[in-house]
Amino acid sequence: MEANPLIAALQASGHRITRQRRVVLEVLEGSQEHLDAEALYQKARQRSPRISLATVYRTVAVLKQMGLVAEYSLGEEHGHFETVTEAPHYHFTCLGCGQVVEFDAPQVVLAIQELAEREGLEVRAVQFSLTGYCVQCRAGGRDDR
Amino acid sequence: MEANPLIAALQASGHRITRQRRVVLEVLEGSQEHLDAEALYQKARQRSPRISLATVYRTVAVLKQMGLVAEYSLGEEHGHFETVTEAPHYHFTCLGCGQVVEFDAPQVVLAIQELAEREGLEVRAVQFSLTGYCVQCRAGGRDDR
DNA sequence: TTGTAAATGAGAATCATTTGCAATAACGCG
DNA sequence: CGCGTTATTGCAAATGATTCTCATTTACAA
Ligand SMILES: [Mn+2]
Ligand SMILES: [Mn+2]
Ligand SMILES: [Zn+2]
Ligand SMILES: [Zn+2]
Repeated sequence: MEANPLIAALQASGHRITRQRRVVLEVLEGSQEHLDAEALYQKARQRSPRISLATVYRTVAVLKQMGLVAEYSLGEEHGHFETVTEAPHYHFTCLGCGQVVEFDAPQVVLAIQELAEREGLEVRAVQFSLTGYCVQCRAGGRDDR
Repeated sequence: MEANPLIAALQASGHRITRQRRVVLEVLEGSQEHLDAEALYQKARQRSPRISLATVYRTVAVLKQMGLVAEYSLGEEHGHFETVTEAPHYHFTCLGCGQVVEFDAPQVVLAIQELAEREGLEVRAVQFSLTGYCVQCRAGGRDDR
C-alpha cells in the first residue's frame, strides 16, 4: 500500500513514517552522488525546512541498522551514505577533483570469503575504499605530493 | 651512525631528533598491538612523562607522510597506528573480544592494480578492514545482533 | 477523537584531532 | 664548547563530526 519500498520496509519494521524520514529517504534515493550528513541535511531542508541535522543522523542510523542504507568512508573525516543495492561495489575518490569512481571487485569478495572460511570468522562489515588521482588530474600537471 | 633505521630516516629527511619522537617511535616498534593515539600517549608517557598528546599526533603525522607509519581504521571512530613493514597486510577486528587478526590478501592487491590500470587511476591509499566475530566469540554463545 | 509512546528540534555534550602561541631545545657553526 | 636560529613542544583553546538531553510535537492504534 506504500509506493516506496524503503518506506514500506521502514513501516513494516514498526517504525513511524514521519515527514522527515520520508524526505531523507527521498533525497537519498534521488541522488547518484555520495552524500555526507551535512549535504543530506541541506538537501532535506529544501523540502522540509525545519528538519534538524540530528534527525538526519538519527534517520540514517535507523536505515543503516535495517540494512537499507550503507555508510562508508571516502578517506575524509566524515561518513557518506548511499542506499543499498543488489551488487556490492566500492569507491575510489580523487584527491584532486573529488570525483568518486565506483567499481565492483568480485576478487575482493572472494578473498574475504576464503579468509572467513579459513579462519572461522564471521564477517559483518567490510570497509574498502581507495584514494588517489584520476586520469584527468594525473594528466593536468599539478602532480604534487 | 644511528642504530634505529626509523630514527635514521627521520634524521636523513631533515627532521630533528627529539626525545619525544624517539620515544613514540620506540613504543611503536616495540609493540605488536595496534595502538591508537591515546594508547600511544600512555605508553610514551611512561618513558617521557611530560610528552603531550598533541606531540604524539604531530609525531605520527610526520612519520605517516614519510611513509614509515601507517594509520588505519579498525571500525572504531579513531585511528590506529603501526610501523610500515615489507608486506602489506590488512585487519579483521572482532566486535566481541576486540582481537585483531592480521591477514595478507594478494588478490586484493591484484584487484587494485587491475582497476588502476583499466581506469587510469593512480592509487595513493587503500583502506581495507573487516569487522565481525572471531571463532571463539561465535562459539561462546552470545550470538547477539 | 484521544492517549501514549515514538520522534523531533535545539542546543549542550562528547570525542578525536588540530591549532595558536609562548617557552624550550636541536644542532650547525664559529 | 657556547650561541643563535628555528624547529619542536606543552598547554589550552578551537574545530568538526556525531551523539545526547529534554521539553515539545506527532504518528497512529484503539
Ligand atoms: Mn557508491
Ligand atoms: Mn597490523
Ligand atoms: Zn580527479
Ligand atoms: Zn572475538
